[in-house]
Amino acid sequence: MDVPEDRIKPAYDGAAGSATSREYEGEHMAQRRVTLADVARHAGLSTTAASWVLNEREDARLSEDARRRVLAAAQELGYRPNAAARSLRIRKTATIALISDTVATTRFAGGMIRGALSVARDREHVLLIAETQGDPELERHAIDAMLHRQVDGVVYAAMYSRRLTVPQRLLDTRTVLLNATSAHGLPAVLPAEEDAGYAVAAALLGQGHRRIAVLGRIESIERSPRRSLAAGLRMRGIRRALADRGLRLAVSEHTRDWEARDGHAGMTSLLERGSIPSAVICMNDRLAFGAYQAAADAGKAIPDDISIVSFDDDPIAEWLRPGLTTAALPHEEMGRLAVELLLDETAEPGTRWVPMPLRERGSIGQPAT
Amino acid sequence: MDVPEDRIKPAYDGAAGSATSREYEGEHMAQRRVTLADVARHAGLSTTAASWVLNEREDARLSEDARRRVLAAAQELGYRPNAAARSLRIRKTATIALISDTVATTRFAGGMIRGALSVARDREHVLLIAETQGDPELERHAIDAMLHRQVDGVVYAAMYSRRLTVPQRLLDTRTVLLNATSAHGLPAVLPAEEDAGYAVAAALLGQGHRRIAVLGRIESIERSPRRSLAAGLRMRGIRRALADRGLRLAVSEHTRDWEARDGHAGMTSLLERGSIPSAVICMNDRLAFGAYQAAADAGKAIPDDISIVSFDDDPIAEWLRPGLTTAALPHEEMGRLAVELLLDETAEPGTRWVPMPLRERGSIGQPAT
DNA sequence: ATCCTGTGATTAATCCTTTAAGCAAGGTCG
DNA sequence: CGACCTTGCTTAAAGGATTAATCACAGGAT
Repeated sequence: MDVPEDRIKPAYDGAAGSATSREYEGEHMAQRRVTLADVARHAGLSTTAASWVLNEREDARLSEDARRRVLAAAQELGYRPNAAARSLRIRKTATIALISDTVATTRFAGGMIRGALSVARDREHVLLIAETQGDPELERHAIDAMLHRQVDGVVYAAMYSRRLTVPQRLLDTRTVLLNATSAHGLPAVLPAEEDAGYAVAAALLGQGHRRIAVLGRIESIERSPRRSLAAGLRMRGIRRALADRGLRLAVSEHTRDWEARDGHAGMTSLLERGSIPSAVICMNDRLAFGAYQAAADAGKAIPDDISIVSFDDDPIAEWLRPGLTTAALPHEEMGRLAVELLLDETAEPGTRWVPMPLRERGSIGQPAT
Repeated sequence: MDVPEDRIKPAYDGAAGSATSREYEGEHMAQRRVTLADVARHAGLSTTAASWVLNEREDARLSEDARRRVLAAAQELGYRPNAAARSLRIRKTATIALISDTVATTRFAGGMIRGALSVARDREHVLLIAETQGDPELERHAIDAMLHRQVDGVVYAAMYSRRLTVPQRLLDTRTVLLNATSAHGLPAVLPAEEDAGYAVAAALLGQGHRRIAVLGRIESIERSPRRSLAAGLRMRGIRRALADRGLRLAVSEHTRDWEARDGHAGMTSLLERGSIPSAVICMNDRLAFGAYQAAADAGKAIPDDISIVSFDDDPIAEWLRPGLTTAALPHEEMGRLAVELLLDETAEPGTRWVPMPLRERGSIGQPAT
């Protein structure tokens, strides 16, 4: 391992690798890592004493002087505990696993990871990640790898919220579901989709809209919770908001899929109908994006001719002109909460619904008369 | 830190949690994990023998019968090695750290992680991740946490490619830079931005374009490699392609930042000039997105009135109409390569440039006459 | 009968921490 | 004065794997 000659010892760095102050012990060996025993020897105490000091055990009775000597020695030698030895002994690793189906294909994954990471960091834990890509074989492999390493807990995450079956082996470990539910009675974290549906519709109603359309893959909605929990819940919230005012959906425009092109097709067909709704609720931002395009093609102005609202808060929502008003998936908060639940031994089973804030931008206006 | 010949993946790894067949040993204690000693006892052999069998050591001379007994015992008891104990002894953890500045804010991060994950998995390693958010304090913390855990290596990643200073402590560990370079002579992985610049310009030239504009934060380009390496390199490639045909850039439109709104402003100003270029190279997809909007506002059709090319291959590139032709950042491949380099003991320092494939969609046409 | 060699195993040391148990000296209490 | 507690430490035993060193035995050569 070659080291450049311009090595400068950073001030904050206790000593790591700086052999300057280290005593040579006989042979001139390749830098052995500093162990607790080294620290103890340096401080003129037993390893037990050193361990007590460094772990700040209050029940241990040690002189203030001894305490200082140990601390000084550790500092000087640049001691860092060997995590493997420690875990072996105490049977904890301060490591948690985040196993998800997909991390890369959705742009939201990052938010969950970041939230999880931040809590993990605050609680002195680290995060191991693995991806199953929905493949049972890979999943088995990932779970194996994690359990071998005796992680203290597992966050089992789905990138699209849905109901899933938790592998048996995870049930023996502390597990929290992220963006998913199951029948196993585990703590779970989900976005408050139904409330968001209600809020989105309410925002429209509040502006005076009465002819409201929904654009999405309706066929699957309220049917297959294993594919997407979100769609059904959003829909239910929307219906409830309308019902509270004695209204019903004016139109449900069914799309084949959830992509921009589907939104384009759907919106085009909506605009070709006899009476155009004054507002359209798109079931996600990609559809909304396509809807924007279709509106432009048809010479309709947003929000003057037609209002649009949506769900997710994809980065493009901000780029669109006008900005897209949308209920944000609170991914970061969800990731955070999942790890908190995992680390909280007393957390009870059951689902936590994380609010989806409505990001108000310019796509909702008053209905054209 | 030399370690004997690389261990080979144990083949016994099947058993899973089939505790069903586990024998109770005396007390009815809370299920103790099965250890190697248990397996050995079950097979009527020493732990040494069991270890040899399970690790498939060829130099060990064991009878075929003993081998089978160990394997059977491991299988039956559902043995899985204790990673902590193993790491403690062999001084390897089969764990690699991915430390990045940001994982969540860019939608590309996922690709890198996924690539890293996939080769880590193939090589029987797991991935620890940490995020510094550019904060030196958090960075120190993250590096500490990783080194405590004696990771076998660190992938130090930047989410926007640039030149950075590697913390001293990392230089004592095996480190590979991902999407970054440094002056430390470490192996590094970067996208082949200059080639991409060349390819993008060449694609335009090939269609007959001669009046070509560039849209981007030109001020920073070729100046501050710490902010963005990409911009300067892309620019150089573009210039070279033009020079090869004896041409120069028709216009350089400077934007204030890299966002969609900047692209919109820049494109608008471009279109207001006296002689409009026949093609515009946007320095990234967000700018291109804004440029699309501006073109639409100005009543210019893409690609009939004006062609647009770009860099990155953001998901929106596909959603736009027409699809945006753009040079893709090969994030997944980069992540993959970084881990490969990390795990390849013999990998030499120096930068690996990963090709950026040009995704041809519909935004390049022939120049209007 | 003795020495040597190859085979098929075992014993014991080691990796580094944590922690239960014990010990020596000095002070307190009855 | 002896029993007993505190204080401030130390010793030694885990914890579960890998591995250097050793051993018992059978068979062949001398």
